[in-house]
Amino acid sequence: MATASTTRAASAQATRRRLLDAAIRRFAADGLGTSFDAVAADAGVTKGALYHHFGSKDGLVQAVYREAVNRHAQQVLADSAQGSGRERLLGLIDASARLYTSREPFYRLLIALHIDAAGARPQLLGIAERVHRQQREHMTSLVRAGQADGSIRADVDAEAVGVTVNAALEGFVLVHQLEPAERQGHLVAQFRRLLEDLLA
Amino acid sequence: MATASTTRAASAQATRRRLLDAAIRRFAADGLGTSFDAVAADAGVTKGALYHHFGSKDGLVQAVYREAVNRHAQQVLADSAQGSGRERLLGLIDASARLYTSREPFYRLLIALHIDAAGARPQLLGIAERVHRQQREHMTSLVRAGQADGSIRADVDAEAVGVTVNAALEGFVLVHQLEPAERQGHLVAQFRRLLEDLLA
Amino acid sequence: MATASTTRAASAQATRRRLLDAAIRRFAADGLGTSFDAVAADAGVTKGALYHHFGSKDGLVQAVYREAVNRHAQQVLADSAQGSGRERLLGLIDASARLYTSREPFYRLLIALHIDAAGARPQLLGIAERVHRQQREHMTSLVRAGQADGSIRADVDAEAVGVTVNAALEGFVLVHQLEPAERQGHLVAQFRRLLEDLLA
Amino acid sequence: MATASTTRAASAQATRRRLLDAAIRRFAADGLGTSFDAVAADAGVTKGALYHHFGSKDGLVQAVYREAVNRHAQQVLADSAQGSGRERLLGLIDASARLYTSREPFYRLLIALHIDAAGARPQLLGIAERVHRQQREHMTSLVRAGQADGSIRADVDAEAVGVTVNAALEGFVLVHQLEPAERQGHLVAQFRRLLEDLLA
DNA sequence: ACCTCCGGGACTGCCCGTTTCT
DNA sequence: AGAAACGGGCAGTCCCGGAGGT
Repeated sequence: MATASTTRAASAQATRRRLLDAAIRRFAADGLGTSFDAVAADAGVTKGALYHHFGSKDGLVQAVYREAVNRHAQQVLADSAQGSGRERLLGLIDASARLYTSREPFYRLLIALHIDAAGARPQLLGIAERVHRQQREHMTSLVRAGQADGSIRADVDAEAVGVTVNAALEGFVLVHQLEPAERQGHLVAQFRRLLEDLLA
Repeated sequence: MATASTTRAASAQATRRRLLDAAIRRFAADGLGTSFDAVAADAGVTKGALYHHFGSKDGLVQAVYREAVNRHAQQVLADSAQGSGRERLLGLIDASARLYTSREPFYRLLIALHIDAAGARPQLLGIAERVHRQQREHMTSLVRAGQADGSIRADVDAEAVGVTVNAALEGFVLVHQLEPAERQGHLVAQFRRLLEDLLA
Repeated sequence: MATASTTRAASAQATRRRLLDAAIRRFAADGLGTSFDAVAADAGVTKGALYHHFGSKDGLVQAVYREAVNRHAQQVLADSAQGSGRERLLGLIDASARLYTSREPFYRLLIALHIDAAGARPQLLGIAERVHRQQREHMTSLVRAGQADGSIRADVDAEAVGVTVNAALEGFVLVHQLEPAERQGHLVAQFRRLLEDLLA
Repeated sequence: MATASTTRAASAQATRRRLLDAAIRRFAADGLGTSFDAVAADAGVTKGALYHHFGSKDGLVQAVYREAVNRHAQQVLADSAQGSGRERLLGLIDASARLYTSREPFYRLLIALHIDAAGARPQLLGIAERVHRQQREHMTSLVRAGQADGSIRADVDAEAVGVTVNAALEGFVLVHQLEPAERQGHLVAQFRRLLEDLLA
């Protein structure tokens, strides 16, 4: 009855989630080229299930992308939840920098997805644009909040700052992959100081 | 004599170059996944020649990476050849930004190679590290030159500036792929202004 | 029901059998180097099916080896099914000699597999050892049966005889490939006479 | 002049010999499938030289076969050089058994070549037949010598014995590859005893 | 509705034996 | 004798669909 159909649906959702988790883990570890079979095997089901839930490889990649950006967003939003607008903006920057430069496989995957969205996988472009717009708007709103509560000076263009910070932030992501670990604090510190000068 | 013994070697080099050019073109257009055969066909030879010159797909990718960074380096070096240290530094920044944000396939390829070097293709790491070190050192030397000729103020840490600029620059590369074209001038302009404030 | 549940599995088994038969035929005709595609084409399916059932070329070769030895065993066992222990032993010898020296492609394949098991294909060693042990034990048991029913004299070591006969038998296999056909009867006859003297 | 051309020819012969040695070593180690390049590299020359000397892969295999049988013949002939005809015959048997069952790579190669001659490489058949005929005739001649000097009884058919012994001998070769080492002495001992009974 | 089994094609990188030019 | 290029072929494997089972 209701129970039966709920149970079934729940188990299906569980399978879907296991597949998604497995895909993220595998993609993060071995790159987006990882085979369907490997992902399915990791999740303990067969390729058929994958195909059933995501339709195609591309469908899976898109679902992974959505899931990954959500995961990241939850992380950084938690770190910019309180304080003045200025504090929340800087908190978000610090959190982003820390996570992206963590060199964790998950973040390598996220970066690769961003890149592919702009290159080899146009199907991801829609997602990418939405994500980046939301991120920019969130930053801009933080700047505005800071200007409203007086923690950020009023004569800067809030949107311009949002855009710039967002860009520079993602910028560091790329280079950090190629820099020795001890340099990284240095880099972000430089950037943060410039920014504080700008906002004060 | 010299001609005779040179001829074969020269023709071999010509073939190698044609293969490299074809690979860059194909990789830029269709991604690094492009097949051996396609590249060889574009160059007008067979897979055998490709295998002869580069040994493996990976060998080809490495050669392409080396060639691509060299090509890029020549481009930007030409744009920072004259003027004061400050002018040369800013010239180099402008040239880099212009090229990377050109959205030309060649630069999408170069970016993808940088990413892969930090992720799925560890064989490229050696090349990547060397390239980035040279770039940083070149920037630092420009800052020092500027300090020597008085065009850059003396109380900044030349190396820190080199590192930061280099990082931010490559940073913009990533985001620009995902931003509408009209935003891009804006972004770089913001960054350039910050930098000029810093150096003046 | 039973039919339904059997259908899929049965058709898969049928495919597997067709592939195995085709592989034996091809391998016998063209050597173990025969391509995957050729085997699959002979069986009327694609490489996908082959890969699905046997995993790899090596898996196929192993399956072929197992199947071939089973096929041979059934042949010779039928020829040593009745009579005194002595008659059954000699019957088995005659059958083996006749089959191996038949120069039929199937037996050339079987010999090649035996050889490869001892050389270039160590993966087959396990199968080979099991097969040879079973064969030896079967022979030994026939000798013992003969000693029990009085058709073989009691003062010989049953196991030693089993081993020797088995060895000599397989030995003839090799040489017969290189001898003109009219010699072959001669050779086995010599051996058989020696053996009868030994057992009487 | 003469010296010059002799030197040249000598160095060519040296190259040929190095290639042959390398081929035997490689073939023995890795099977007949070993590539031209590997052999050439082992000999310190390029494929061109190999092709120059042997014309084709097949030519190389044939040359290897000839060289290998010669090498083996020299070994066993040395061990049957003195004594009565009977002693020389048994010496030859012992030497053959010892060498073939040595499991040395060289003998695995020799066996594989014999097999291929009867199967996948008909080009070797001519060589194989010649070799086996010579071997048989040599054995037969030893039997006749034994009959002449009284060490072998006169009422056996010399040729039949030669053929049988030769066959059984090569027979053991095959099985020995698949038997545990401690069995092997047993097997040959059984055979040798039967033979001595026959000849006495 | 969810999932498994079986199979289909297509493709790719690798490598190999050979010829040609010098 | 070497260096370069050729062209063919093969194993592996990948993504995907459809028939069936539960």
